[in-house]
Amino acid sequence: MDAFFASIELLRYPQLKGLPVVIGGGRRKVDELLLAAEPERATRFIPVADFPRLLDYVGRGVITTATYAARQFGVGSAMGMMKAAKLCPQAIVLPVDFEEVRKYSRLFKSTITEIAPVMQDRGVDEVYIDFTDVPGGQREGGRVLARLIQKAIFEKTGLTCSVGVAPNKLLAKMASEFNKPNGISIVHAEDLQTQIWPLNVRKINGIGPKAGEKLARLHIHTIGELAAQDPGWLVDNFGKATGAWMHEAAWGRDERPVVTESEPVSMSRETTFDRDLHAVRDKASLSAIFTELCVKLAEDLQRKGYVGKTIGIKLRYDNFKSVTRDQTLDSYTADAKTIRHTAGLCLKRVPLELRLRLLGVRVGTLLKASEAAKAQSTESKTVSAGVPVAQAAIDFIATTDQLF
DNA sequence: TCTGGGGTCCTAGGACCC
DNA sequence: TCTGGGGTCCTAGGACCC
Repeated sequence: MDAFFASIELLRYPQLKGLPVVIGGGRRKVDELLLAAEPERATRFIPVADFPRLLDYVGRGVITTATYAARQFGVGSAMGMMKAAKLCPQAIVLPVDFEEVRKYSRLFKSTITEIAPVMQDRGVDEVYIDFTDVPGGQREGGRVLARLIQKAIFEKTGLTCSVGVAPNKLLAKMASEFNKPNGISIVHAEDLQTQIWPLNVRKINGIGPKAGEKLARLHIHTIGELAAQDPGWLVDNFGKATGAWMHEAAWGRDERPVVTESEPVSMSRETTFDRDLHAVRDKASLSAIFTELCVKLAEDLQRKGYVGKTIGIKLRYDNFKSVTRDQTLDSYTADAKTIRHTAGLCLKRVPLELRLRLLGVRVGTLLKASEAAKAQSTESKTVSAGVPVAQAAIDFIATTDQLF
């Protein structure tokens, strides 16, 4: 399989590109941030010097993305606003416009599927593509097609994207990192030792902070060092599945297909409060937020046509420790009241002495609403046809009895 | 001055059934 | 009175990703 991994840069507004700009901060506290919600217009009227600075930012947000000029200062995605302000106080801060992001994300993906239909969604700004069967997909090892897609995306969105081409998804994703933000990198199986092995193990998609740290403690830093380990030893240290997978990954082996369609497993809504709340002292506001989350979640489910039967809550204490509780119902639901009631029962099973910073509600074990309706009617048929079912069971027992 | 929101997948123990 | 395996479902937590 030949895979393609493409990711786009969601930062628009070329006039800001050379400046240290960060985007993020769900809870804006600086008034000017609102003004800056339309930077294209704003830059025409407001001198760049007057843009809101990270320095003035107060709140609990994190950074969604940053220009390369800002990244020079060590500022990056998922970093707390306050930490970023320390590193680069002069950076301009802009709010996220989620609607706009989704719009560009859809455009990015539809542009790709028009050229190469076998595409796997990997979030707003990333996709895998299998172009084995795309006409001309093999020319120059995929470079021709990659250029074509890159050009089409730029024409439709004005956004640049980086592309990696390799024999599988694992390597394609790594390759896409080589030439950011607007490059094309091709990695062949033979390039494993020269291009992949010198990289840090953390570059493998799936080795995160914890596994990276543990590997470092075991004196394994590069992918090459990981590849040199005995698989059995890796299994002993990381468990059967992870150990074996690590070994395969280090050798650039990955058989996962590009999956074009998948059903969601769960949906959730959560929120971090502006200030930590106490279950007793802030009962009223907490309860209102709780209900609101359930209502929004029910709307999400209904809008997308899903029902679920495992209702759960998540909360995070002021010490950042999280707990979850869930309960599985007998039947599927997308009803706000049912969700609220069941989530309420879950909440009662959790210690509430510490103050809370986050509350979330989740519905899992999802089923398409249409399929649930079908299952429901078959189930009632089974129930109404209860006698024949019981009869069949008895008959079967009778037959097995005869075996002994 | 701490650390968003939306997901997926894995593990592990216990209940329950055969 | 002690004791198999195997399978599935439920629950809680945690790692990881975008």
